Amino acid sequence: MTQTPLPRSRGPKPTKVDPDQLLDAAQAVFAQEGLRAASLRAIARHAGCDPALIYYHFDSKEALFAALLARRFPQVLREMEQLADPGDLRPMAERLWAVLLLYHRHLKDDPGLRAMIRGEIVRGAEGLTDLIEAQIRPIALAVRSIFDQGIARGELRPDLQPLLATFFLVRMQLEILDLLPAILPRLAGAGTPLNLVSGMKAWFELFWRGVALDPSVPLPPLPDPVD
Amino acid sequence: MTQTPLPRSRGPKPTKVDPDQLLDAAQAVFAQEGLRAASLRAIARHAGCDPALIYYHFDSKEALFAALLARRFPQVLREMEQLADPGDLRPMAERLWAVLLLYHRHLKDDPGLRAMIRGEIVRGAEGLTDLIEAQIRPIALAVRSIFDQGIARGELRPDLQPLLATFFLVRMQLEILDLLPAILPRLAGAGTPLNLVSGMKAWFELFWRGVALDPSVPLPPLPDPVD
DNA sequence: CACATAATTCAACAATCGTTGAATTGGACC
DNA sequence: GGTCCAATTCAACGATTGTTGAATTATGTG
Repeated sequence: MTQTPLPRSRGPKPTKVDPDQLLDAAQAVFAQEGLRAASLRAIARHAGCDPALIYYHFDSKEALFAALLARRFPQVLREMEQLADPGDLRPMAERLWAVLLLYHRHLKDDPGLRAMIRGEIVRGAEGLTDLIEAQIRPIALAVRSIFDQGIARGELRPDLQPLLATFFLVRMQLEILDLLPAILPRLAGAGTPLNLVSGMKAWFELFWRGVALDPSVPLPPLPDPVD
Repeated sequence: MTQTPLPRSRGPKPTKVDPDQLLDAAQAVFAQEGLRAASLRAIARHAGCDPALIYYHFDSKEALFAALLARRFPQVLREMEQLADPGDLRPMAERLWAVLLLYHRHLKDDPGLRAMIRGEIVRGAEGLTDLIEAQIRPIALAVRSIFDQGIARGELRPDLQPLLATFFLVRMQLEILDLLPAILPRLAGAGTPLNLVSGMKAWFELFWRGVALDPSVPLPPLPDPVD
């Protein structure tokens, strides 16, 4: 019933399943089933407890999802704002590639989170949308400001629309995480060397040619995502 | 029970709700709710009949969805193969833009169809996946062959990976249809002129710079989608 | 030991879902 | 008018869902 469960200090019965473990289970089940299809019973089973316990720690299924967002996104925002620091004078290509690496690092193991965010945006409105927007909007604006800096520094095309560029860069990265490993092996032949990392690099090279003021300047080496 | 309902020739009781009307209703409800959330009762209500009638014309909810695919995709494939005709000697930019227009024309009013396809691919396996793959794969290969021709004719970068280029071009077009009108107004200020068509053009210009052998050649005028 | 209380379970509710078998309608043909 | 049969409805089944209130467990404190 209490949104933030009572502090466990001095409490009796030392909590067998704490809210964080419930969130882990929810994340795992949401990842496989999607928001709507994931049942609280499945989540509880995955956490090794009774479904009713979820209602002791969270108000509803929706609140459980909201808590899941709130656990992950603040750190993404913090790191993204660091990348968007105007004092960062590294070449634009390096910084934009870092954006993709950041998304990869935080979301690659979380298909459920990606699906829920996207799904709720598509469906639109419902209460969750506002919550998602509050988490996503500052992140998107941080990326946008990187493009603004790139235009001002003469590294990116001056006619670029920073918000659209943000949309393109980031959405495609999420599509790569979601679909590329699932769809490409079924379309390509057997021995094709198309994995996730090579897809990310191919995307970034294409994108960079599309936005750079002078695409003939060679890209810096793109470091692989660290597992 | 019969997948293709009996020929209505000489039949008694002149069919009040024929299968095509059911498909229309299904399409409308799927569009709003998504595959899993859309209920047969809602579809029946939308068609003005009893839920059980659906089972007279289709074997199951899954079969209803399959029929929905089968109604739309053959024509998309036919038109795409026409675009991919090696005898088509128009400039590559013109033909690739036509690919986007084709997607726009056939899928813009069908968010449910887009969501289902994408959702089933992400979730993977289940029977439906194979069916979707059978419909999508030939279309994707047709687009791919356009890229092959562009490379061979020296209009596109020779190091381009045609399958990845197909993935990027088409997936982003679908993302634009799905998300751009929903998300951009919430991120941008009020009076921003960011609509679907300008988003499509911005995407295509970026993409073209990314894939063209000589991006300095100006793009031909891009005709607006015809409503 | 007893008591208060946090953590957890149990059992059930009402709603909705996909699905099905039997019943009903109503026009076409004899 | 009677009969056949396609088209449609009715009523119900069993399963699953989110949710809740009461009961139970187990611990730290007096």
